[in-house]
Amino acid sequence: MGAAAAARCMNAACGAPAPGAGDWRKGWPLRSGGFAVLCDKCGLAFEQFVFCDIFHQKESGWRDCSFCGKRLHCGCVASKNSFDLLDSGGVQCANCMKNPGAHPVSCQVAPKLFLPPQNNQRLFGKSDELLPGRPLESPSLMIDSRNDDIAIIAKSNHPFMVKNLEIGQSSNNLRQKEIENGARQIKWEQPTLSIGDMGRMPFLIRPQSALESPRSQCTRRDDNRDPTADSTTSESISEAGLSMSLGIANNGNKMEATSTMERPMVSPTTPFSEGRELATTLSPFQHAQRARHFLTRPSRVAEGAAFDPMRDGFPHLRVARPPAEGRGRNQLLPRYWPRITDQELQQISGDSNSTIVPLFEKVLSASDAGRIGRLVLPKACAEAYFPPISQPEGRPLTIQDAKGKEWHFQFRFWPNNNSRMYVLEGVTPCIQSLQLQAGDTGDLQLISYI
DNA sequence: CCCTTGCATGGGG
DNA sequence: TCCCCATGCAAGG
Repeated sequence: MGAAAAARCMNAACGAPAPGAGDWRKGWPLRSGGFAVLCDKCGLAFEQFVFCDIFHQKESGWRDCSFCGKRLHCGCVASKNSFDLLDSGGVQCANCMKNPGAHPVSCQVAPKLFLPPQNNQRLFGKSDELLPGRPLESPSLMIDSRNDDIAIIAKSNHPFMVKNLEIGQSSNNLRQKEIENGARQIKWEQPTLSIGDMGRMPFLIRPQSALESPRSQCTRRDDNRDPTADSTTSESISEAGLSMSLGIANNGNKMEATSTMERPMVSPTTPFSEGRELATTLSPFQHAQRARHFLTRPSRVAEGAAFDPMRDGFPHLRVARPPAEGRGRNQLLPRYWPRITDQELQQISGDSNSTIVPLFEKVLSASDAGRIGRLVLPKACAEAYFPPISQPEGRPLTIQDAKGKEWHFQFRFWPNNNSRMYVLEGVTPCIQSLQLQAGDTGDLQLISYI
């Protein structure tokens, strides 16, 4: 959309009616081409590099220019071109960019890379404090799988939840490292579900029976019943460990699911020790894709995908992520794309060596959060990330919190018009415990650990 | 009656 | 037009 087509000043903090013809001012470049149209006041502020000083004072992402010390906002589209990221770390304001003779201010940037671990923890804690719009105001329940386990872990705004990240190494870097080590196979194990206490509401999940085997055609439309595949077959191991979580984000109540890929991962050429190789359902290419999605972020054109928060260096922004590759062929609708922020991922990953890969989110419907205790799972998500089930009865999951309290879910489906409708039954205790309500901005996410 | 369970329906993407 | 899925609803306990 060209700038002149805007109905209102595109400064979200202003929103004044569209300037008259010839009165608008050119703002930041739009991804779609053209430029943002701003009212005279906002446009002038933008031109004079004081836009963020006026409108984003309370936003996160403020840093100091490494050369002149000027305070720079580095967390919005308006400021995107007003600074530069330095190879050595830190940022450089526009003025200093024009003045190559400027010398960096000492003690501004690099030291952060060499903080001792405890300071690094504080750094992450600090980053939360600097992000008033992002804190997790309520705990969330996550199912997390690591070391053959599936666990639900709680996340909250615990300020020092992110621990043990290598110094100067972001979770992105961890992902990069893992992916550089080669694609990994993801498999369903007989998981021990556990929940780590990372906040006020810790949870764990533990399936009670052997996982059912994956089927190469798990999305077959006439597949409501498949007597050839049941939990007693030898195919019991070969799916992605996954987890799911219930929780509340800053933008409302939230239900999330995560899966984690253990580290180190199995070599893609290593056959599974038992059962059919996962390649029948999830090719090594898909595994690679699964991981690669996290790094390269294929171009997004869907809703809310303004830019890549990681690529652009704004890990705190809540932007829909293309989900990791599931085993099904169903394309996940953008509405289910996870919007968890990288910082939240860091919080969730906690002190583990795992990297969490968000898979999907779901807004809770009235019936999801109602008293019936059934939560409808998006079919594509269920078939891509949940353990395959061949019988409508599905399989049970036991959820347990860090204090030993267990919750029981039943993952099952209903035959529906030659298709399936996947549900989680028995979610009421979790819903109530997390105070989730109908109409909340609830999300359901699956997150994989790499 | 109330609750649970399983399926049907239909709006909407 | 297809089909997903939010919700309705009837049967059974």
